[in-house]
Amino acid sequence: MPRKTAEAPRAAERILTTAGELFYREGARAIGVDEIVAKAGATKPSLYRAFGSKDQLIARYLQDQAEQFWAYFDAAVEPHAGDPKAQLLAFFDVLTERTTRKGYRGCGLSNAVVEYPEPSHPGRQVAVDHKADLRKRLRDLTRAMDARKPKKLADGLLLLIEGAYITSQLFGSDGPAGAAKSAAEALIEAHTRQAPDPNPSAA
Amino acid sequence: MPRKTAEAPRAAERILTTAGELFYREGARAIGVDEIVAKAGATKPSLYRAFGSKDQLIARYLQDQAEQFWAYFDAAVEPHAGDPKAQLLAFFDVLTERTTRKGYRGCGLSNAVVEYPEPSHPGRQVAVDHKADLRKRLRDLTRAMDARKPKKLADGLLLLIEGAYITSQLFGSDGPAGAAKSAAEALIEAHTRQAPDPNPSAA
DNA sequence: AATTTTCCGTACCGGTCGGTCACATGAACG
DNA sequence: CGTTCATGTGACCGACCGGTACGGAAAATT
Repeated sequence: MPRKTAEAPRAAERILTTAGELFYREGARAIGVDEIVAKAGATKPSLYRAFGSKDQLIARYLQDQAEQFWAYFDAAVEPHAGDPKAQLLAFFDVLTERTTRKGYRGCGLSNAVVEYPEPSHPGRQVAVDHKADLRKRLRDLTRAMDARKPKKLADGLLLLIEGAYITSQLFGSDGPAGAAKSAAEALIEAHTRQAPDPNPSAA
Repeated sequence: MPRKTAEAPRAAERILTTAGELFYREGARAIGVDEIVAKAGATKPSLYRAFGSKDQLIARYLQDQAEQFWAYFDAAVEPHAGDPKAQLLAFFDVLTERTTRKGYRGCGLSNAVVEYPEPSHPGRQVAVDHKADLRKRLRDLTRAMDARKPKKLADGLLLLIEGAYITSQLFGSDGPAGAAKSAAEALIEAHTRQAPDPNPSAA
C-alpha cells in the first residue's frame, strides 16, 4: 500500500466538502461520520479535531449553504440595482432554473429544520437565522418598490420560495415550482397596482 | 370467522398511535423502534408482527396523515359546495389556523419527503401520491371557478400551502404562514379578474 | 376440560452510531 | 538537527440501530 501523501487539500477541507455533498443529497441524519471520512479519504480523529462533533459539522455545512445562497441571490440581483421589482423577478428566474433541475434536493437549510426540530441544535439555529435574514432582505426589496403592504408581500413571496424548494422534491422538474415566478408577478402586481385594493386585510 | 373487534386497545394500535406522535414531533429518522414500543407499552415483536418493518410503519403513519388531511380539507370545503373560490379560501382559513399554532411541525408528509430522498422508500411514495392528489384537487377547484389558467393557479396555491407548512417550522406563529390566505386571494383575483391578463405566460 | 388459534413478551443477534484513546508518521521550518 | 503541527492508525467504547427465534399466556372453539 503506497503512501499517497496527498498534497493540497487539507483533511478538514476534504471532510467538509464531502460531508456537504452527502448531507445535502441524503440528509444529515442519514449519513454517519464513518461514511463521511471514508469517502473523504480521511479519518475520524481528523473530523473531530477539526469540527468537534457531527452536529457542529452540520452547522458548518449549513453556514456554507447560506453563503452559497447569498452568492447566487446577489448575483441575480446585482444587474438590476435600483429596480427592486426587476431584482425580485431576476431572483425568481434563477430560483426557477434551480428548482426545476432534475434531482434538485431543495434548500439544505430548510431541509435541516425539518430534520432537526429541537431548537437547541446548532445547525437549526444557523438555518433559522438565515431564513430571518432572507425575510428581512425581501422586506427591504418590497419596501423599495413602494408596495402597499411590504411585509405582507415579502411574506407571500417567501411562501412561494419555500414552496418551490419543497415541491421540487415532491414533484420533480414538472412540479409547481415552475409557477413560482408568475405567481410572484401576480402578487407584486396586486400590491403595487394603483387600482382598488384587492386585499383589504391588515398587515 | 366473525370479527375479532374486541374493544381492547390492541398492541398494534397503541404502537401506531404512539409512533405517529413521535414521528411527527421528532421526525421518523430520529425515533428508534425501541423508543416506540417502550412508550406504547408494547414490545418489538408486536411491532414487527403487525407492520413488518419500521419503514412500513412509517408508510402506515403517513397514510393516516393523508387521511387526516383530507378529513380537515373536506370539512373546511363542505359548507361551501358549489362555490369553489369560497371553498379554497375556507381551506386557507383552516390552514392558517393550523400553521400559526405554537409548536406546529408542518405537514408530516412533506417532512417525510425531506427525510427520505430515496425514491424507493415506501413512506416517500405515500407522500408523493398524496401530494399529487392534492394538486389534482386544487386543479379541479380552480377549473370550477373558471380561472384563466387553472393549472397555473392551482400550482401557485400549492406553493403557498407548502410554503406555509415549512415556514411555520422556521418562524413559529409570527411567520409568513399568516400571509398565505391574502396571497391566495391575490392569486385567485389575478386569475379570475376580467381586466387585462397580468400574466401572459403559458400554462 | 381440552385443544386450537391468536396474541404477546423475554432474550438475543450482528451491525452501526457518535465519539475517544495513545501512538506513529511525515512534512515544514528554524 | 530537533521541534512543531497536521494527519493517519487502529483499537476501543457504550449505546443504540433494525430485526428475530422461541416459548408462554390467553381466548375462542370444541
